[in-house]
Amino acid sequence: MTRQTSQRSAIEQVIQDSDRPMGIDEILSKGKEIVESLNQATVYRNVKLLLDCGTVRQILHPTQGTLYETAEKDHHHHFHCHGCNKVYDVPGCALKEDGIAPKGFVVEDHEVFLYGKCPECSG
Amino acid sequence: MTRQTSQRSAIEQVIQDSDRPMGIDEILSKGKEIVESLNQATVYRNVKLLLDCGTVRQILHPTQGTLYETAEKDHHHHFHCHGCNKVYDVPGCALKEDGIAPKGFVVEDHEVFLYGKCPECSG
DNA sequence: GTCGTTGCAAAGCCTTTGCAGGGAA
DNA sequence: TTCCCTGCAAAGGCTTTGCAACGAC
Repeated sequence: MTRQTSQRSAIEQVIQDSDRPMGIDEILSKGKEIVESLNQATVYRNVKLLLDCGTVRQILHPTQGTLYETAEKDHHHHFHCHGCNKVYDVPGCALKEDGIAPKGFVVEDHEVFLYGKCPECSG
Repeated sequence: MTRQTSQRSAIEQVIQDSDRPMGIDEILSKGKEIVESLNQATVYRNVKLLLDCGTVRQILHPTQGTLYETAEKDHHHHFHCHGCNKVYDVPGCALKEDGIAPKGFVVEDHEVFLYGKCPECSG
């Protein structure tokens, strides 16, 4: 059985409230504003639990490492800016679902990463 | 100036000859078949050089870590099988390029990951 | 009172780096 | 000969894990 601790609630809240993917450090520092004693290992452990139960999704960023975001948002893509290195959420889906993969492959899910310059960096 | 060593050639050859992304360990062990003394640090150093000059592309796999493949192939997507955890190359591109990103964002490149079951694992 | 959770520190990966010897040009 | 490259080992990050104390139920 899982128990509802103040640390666990804080971590869940921080992830739910964010509008973009966050790294462990960011979750930790935001979480500490709620529960001061919050520990990094606790963040890792709880994020892993949330991943396993499908509440949270993992994004592997080429330079920022592993980021996490709630899985409860609508399907969307991610945009990595080469200039400022930030990750933005991009609403909607631009993938043609039909005949994507060769015969025999069953596509259950997909992820799209866009790379380029964000409005601030392209000017 | 860069010098052409037997180690460097071996690493380049191993990456060029593969039909799917490989991890450092795999590049190392295949490379050792060509140059027995090949060292892991040398693989890391040369792969990084190849990344910087754009010859090689990096793929971040959720469970296998960082994989590398030649950038000289035609544009294609990757398919991660949940069953056997292998990565397959998927030819072609199923992304609609127009109006993918919000106004102001300049899309320079993109990557598509498909997840599901490969023919062997979906049976 | 149980037993899942936490904080802390140590241990484990993967990757990078310092250094001295070796080899390409 | 020059100085880039390699092998080795140590050091760095990020993540996981062991353990005793803590706290939800």
